[in-house]
Amino acid sequence: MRSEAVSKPMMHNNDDDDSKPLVFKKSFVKDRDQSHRKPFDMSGDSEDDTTLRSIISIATEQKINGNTTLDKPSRTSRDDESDDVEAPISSRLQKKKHVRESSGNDEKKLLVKKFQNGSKLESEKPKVSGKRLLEKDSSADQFSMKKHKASSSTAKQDSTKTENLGGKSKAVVSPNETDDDDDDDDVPIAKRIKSDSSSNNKTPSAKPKETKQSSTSSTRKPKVTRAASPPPKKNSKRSKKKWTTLVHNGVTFPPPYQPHGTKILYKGKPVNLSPDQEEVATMFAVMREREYYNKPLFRKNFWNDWRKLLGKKHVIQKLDDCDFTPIYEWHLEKKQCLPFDNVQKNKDSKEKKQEQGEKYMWAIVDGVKEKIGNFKVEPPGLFAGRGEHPKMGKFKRRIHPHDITLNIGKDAPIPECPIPGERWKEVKHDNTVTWLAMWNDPINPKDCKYVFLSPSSSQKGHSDKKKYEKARKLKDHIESIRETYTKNFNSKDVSKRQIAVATYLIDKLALRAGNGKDEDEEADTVGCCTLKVDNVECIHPNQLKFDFLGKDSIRYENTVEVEPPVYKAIGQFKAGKSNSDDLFDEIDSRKLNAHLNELMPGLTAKVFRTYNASITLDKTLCRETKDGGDVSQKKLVYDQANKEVAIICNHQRAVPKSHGAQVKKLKDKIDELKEGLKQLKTNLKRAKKGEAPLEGSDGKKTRNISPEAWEKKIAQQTMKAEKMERDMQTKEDLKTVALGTSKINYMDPRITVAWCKRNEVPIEKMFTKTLQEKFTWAMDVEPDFRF
DNA sequence: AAGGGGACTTGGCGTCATGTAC
DNA sequence: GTACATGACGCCAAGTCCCCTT
Repeated sequence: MRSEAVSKPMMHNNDDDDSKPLVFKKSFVKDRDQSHRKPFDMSGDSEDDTTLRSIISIATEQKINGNTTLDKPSRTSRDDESDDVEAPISSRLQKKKHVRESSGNDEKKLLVKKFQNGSKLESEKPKVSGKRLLEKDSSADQFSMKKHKASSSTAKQDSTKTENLGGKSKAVVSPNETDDDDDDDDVPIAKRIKSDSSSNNKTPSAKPKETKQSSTSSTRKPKVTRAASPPPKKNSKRSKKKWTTLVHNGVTFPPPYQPHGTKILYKGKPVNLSPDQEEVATMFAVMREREYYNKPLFRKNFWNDWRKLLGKKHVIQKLDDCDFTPIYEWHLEKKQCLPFDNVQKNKDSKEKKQEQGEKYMWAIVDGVKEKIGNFKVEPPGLFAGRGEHPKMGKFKRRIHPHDITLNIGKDAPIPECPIPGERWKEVKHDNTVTWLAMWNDPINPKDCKYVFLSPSSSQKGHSDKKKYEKARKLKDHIESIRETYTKNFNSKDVSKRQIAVATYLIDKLALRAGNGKDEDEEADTVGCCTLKVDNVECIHPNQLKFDFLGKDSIRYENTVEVEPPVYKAIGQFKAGKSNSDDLFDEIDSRKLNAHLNELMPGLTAKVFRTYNASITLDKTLCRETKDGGDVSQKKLVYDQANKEVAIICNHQRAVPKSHGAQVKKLKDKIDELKEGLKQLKTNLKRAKKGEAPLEGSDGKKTRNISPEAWEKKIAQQTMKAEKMERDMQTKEDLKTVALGTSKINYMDPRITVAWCKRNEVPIEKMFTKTLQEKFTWAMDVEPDFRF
């Protein structure tokens, strides 16, 4: 079942077409769920026209832009542009003066103490946006990356404090600023840590660790890695210091399993199960409505694991003879009951839970309170991989404290293990990494699961910003990179030619790099470097048809016209191979990235996705936004641009369950309106002739009004119907397109913020609360910012 | 130079919360 | 106030890319 993906060949001028990936008619179909996923239809003529037009005009703009970038000051090759270079320096300097200290000891002591006690720090300070402490009055002027101190009283006083370390007196800035450059390197890390720890040692809350730990387990202690961190490697990115002090309370665990005692039927007879067996049976039973439930592989893997729990001699010998209905019904009932009688109870328990979670939700990183992303360890369950995952249905066992490695400041108190009698696997103090806790994935023990700070943290914000700065840097190199690969399309060296063509595809189609994968352990998906011969079809004279499963088993289906040398090269790469052979047999993502790194330091394949997404948004917005118009019209322009980006990146979603019903509803309403219009028009005619209006369909008498009044009514109705039709069209357009992913990961938020400022659109119309928090660093961008 | 492991970003989906129409 | 639609967000899977080892 393959959807139509025949695209109109697009004639594009190579020289001009350097700003945007080739996006042609693309069928958006998920392979794994084709039954209800219809092709994403861009075939509406108007749609095609827009796309065509937009590409042409973007291409034109790109030329202009190519020039405008020249007026940027030239930069050193160092990473130093990542700090607000785009904003007027004068405006920044003042803000930066308000830097974060690292010597406000009294304050820190207080903070850690309160934190350990689980008291809510917010209570000390007016709360903004629920969690982060922002000073309303002054913060607007502050350095965008800066977070406010978790404790308020001294924040202002220490704002210009300097630190004297290693004989050097310098303003101490947040780690976000320091770890970008190598300033830290002048001061031995050990020295810095020492200096910090000496202050922390006095922290009243830093109780003796032994006491803390032994409170739950008297003799055994977790392995505590006392070494500051792995031996720091010179010039190694990974060895860069990510924090100086780190305090947190560890992680929480899901509650133990509560047996419900409902019995499944085996060959019609109830069967007793132990709590362990019942727990896993319940996981399976409640999945009845999911697609997985009937997949043979899912059932096979489940049965394998469940059977281990049942034991070979158990009365249950065959999964197909089991009837899980009683448990399923018990589950439904439980779910249904909740909203009715337990509204209040539910609320209460929720609040209670939140309060308990509060303690674990925050970390203090270099004296700043930051939200943690996922402090709850994953509950046990049945593994649900994406696509045809070989491990689907396997039982994912419960995670215990002895699976968990904590990473925490050397001088922070070691969090108490929340489960009495158990202990952490290990406690590390590695400040070259950002994770707070880690465990091995039970499904794939080689894999690790991490607890990180939330996206709203300055740590994450900082790396986010760096990512976009790197993508912006690509602007300055893209021309020569394109020249290079174009030249190499004809290289006699096959490797070189493959690198050139692969780079071209990554640039033009925003493909992912495509790392090698373990065939037995993972679903069979590919990226650029791992494309198979039969994923690309050559269509004479110079079109390529791509059809493969990408990340998350999302199907990528696209037919594009390419330059003749690329067409020829692909033909050569395919020649003499079988369908399942690698198209690019000479290269892999490492080689490709090594090559890219030579063209621009730090350049990797994924930067092209960021670059293409952001530049497309920027250009489309600038081109399409008209002066005037209300906010909702502006938003429509934005959403269209967003959609364009999502299509470039192939961000799809399943058609919403109720989509059909909703469209039908809208259609019915439109029909109704049209029917009403007919009647209105009749009445208008009658009114003009001086006749009384006809009776309404409900038999009621209709008020006699003037022809002008009828006309007004008709105009109103028509508008309403047109709006509904537009809504329906939008709904249909977007039914398989996921806008969120590109907004969260690919489009430089400064483009959006600047656009909002220029067009007087409130930022909350474009970014949810969470996104605004994630993008704090982008909020004070100048209105004239261009990507 | 190749492979493995570690750390971090990206991604779709389900569920819960909130908004809106009636 | 209720029912439904929509949007937000948490969850956790699945990528990318880097460093280290062999």
